[in-house]
Amino acid sequence: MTATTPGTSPDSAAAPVGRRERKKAATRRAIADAALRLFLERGYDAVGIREIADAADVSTTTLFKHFPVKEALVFDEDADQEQRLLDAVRNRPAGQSVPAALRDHALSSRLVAAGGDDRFAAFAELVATTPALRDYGQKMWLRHTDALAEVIAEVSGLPADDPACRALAHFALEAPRAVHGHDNPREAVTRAFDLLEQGWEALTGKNT
Amino acid sequence: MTATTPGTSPDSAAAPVGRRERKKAATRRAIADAALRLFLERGYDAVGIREIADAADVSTTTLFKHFPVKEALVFDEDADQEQRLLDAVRNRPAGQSVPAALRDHALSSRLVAAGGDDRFAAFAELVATTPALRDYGQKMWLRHTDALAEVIAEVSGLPADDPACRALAHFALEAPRAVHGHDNPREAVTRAFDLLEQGWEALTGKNT
DNA sequence: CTCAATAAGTGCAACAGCTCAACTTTTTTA
DNA sequence: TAAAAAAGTTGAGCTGTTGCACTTATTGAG
Repeated sequence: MTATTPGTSPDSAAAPVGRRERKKAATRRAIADAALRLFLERGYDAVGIREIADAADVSTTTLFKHFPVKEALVFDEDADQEQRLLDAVRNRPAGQSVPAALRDHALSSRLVAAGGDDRFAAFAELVATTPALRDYGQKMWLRHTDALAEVIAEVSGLPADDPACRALAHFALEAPRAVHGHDNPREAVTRAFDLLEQGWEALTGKNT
Repeated sequence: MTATTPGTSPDSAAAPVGRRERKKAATRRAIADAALRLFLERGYDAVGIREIADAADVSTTTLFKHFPVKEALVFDEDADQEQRLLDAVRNRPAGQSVPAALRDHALSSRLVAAGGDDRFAAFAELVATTPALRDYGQKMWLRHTDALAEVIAEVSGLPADDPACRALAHFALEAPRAVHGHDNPREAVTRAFDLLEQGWEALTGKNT
């Protein structure tokens, strides 16, 4: 879940550094673009590393210097997805609970699809239909557990090492996966978050 | 988490079937035993498939006919761990909530360790210190999500396709992992389940 | 401006996990 | 007793991934 736009990525707030780093970034993008194109054309498992390297005109060694594993070619990491996640909790509307903020964030960022960006839809389907990619995506997503748990402790006033914070963080990040397979994913996710919200309210005494 | 005793497995309620299946089981155990011995001696990553096959005096092809992937050599599946899980929910003490039953089950079956079976301790450490094994174990454990969700729906009277059932099942199975790393795991797990219990109580209206 | 230090990239060989295609042996079924 | 099915074997081979030794290109310091 959550990766940069397929193809040419939006060069966000990239420091306009030396010529060296620019070349490096160019190579990186050449590889990622070639990979994504091939994956979309013929499927993830049907495309080999050597083939991608050839298409990008680099050696496999170089490829692995940019991407540690094959799956990473698809999840061309978005540097500030974690920041957005934490912001969603910190800057939530007044009176909204933490779980509710996390629910809204999940609903708006994932499987929103509606927008109709064609390339993005194809990308989402690729991930959804390839087990290796789903697993890897979820693993990457869970990397934010610690940071999220910390912010939750912050805004809720609980001690930073209260296991309840980590639990809520983990469960919230797992929520989409937990209800996977339901028709109407939005409703399912909402219901999963209801469980967390009610529990959290009881644990923290109804405040925030 | 949760696998048979290391080494010779307890041949539970094995149907005393034909000579063929006995030989098959013997081969299987020879492989699993050789693998576990080598893993404990030198570490999971330091032992290759070919080496295990040699030690058990079979070909690698044969090995993979018994165990689909390398990790499965360690998790020599316990057939009725799912049954015990479901029973813990179905036959819980009168007046106990579903999440509480799941908590008790988690606390008693996992990391109980205290008993002091030496071989089991070494086995547990092997799993705990090898990321590939931890991940695989969790994945296997999550396989019970569907069955558990069904039982939860049953005993709580909710519609079988209510996403809340799947959510509770998934979260409960993830709970140990969610609070991983805390000193005093029992307390941490308990707190994670508190969150679920309070939420569940609110969703189901305090009954069961 | 030159020169060494550093980082990016190359080519190739090799390993580890895993699969495939044929073929043999044993057991079961008919 | 013949034939079908299951288990095993061999051996080659594919794919992801790493290590090693080596070539450039960029850069920063003197």
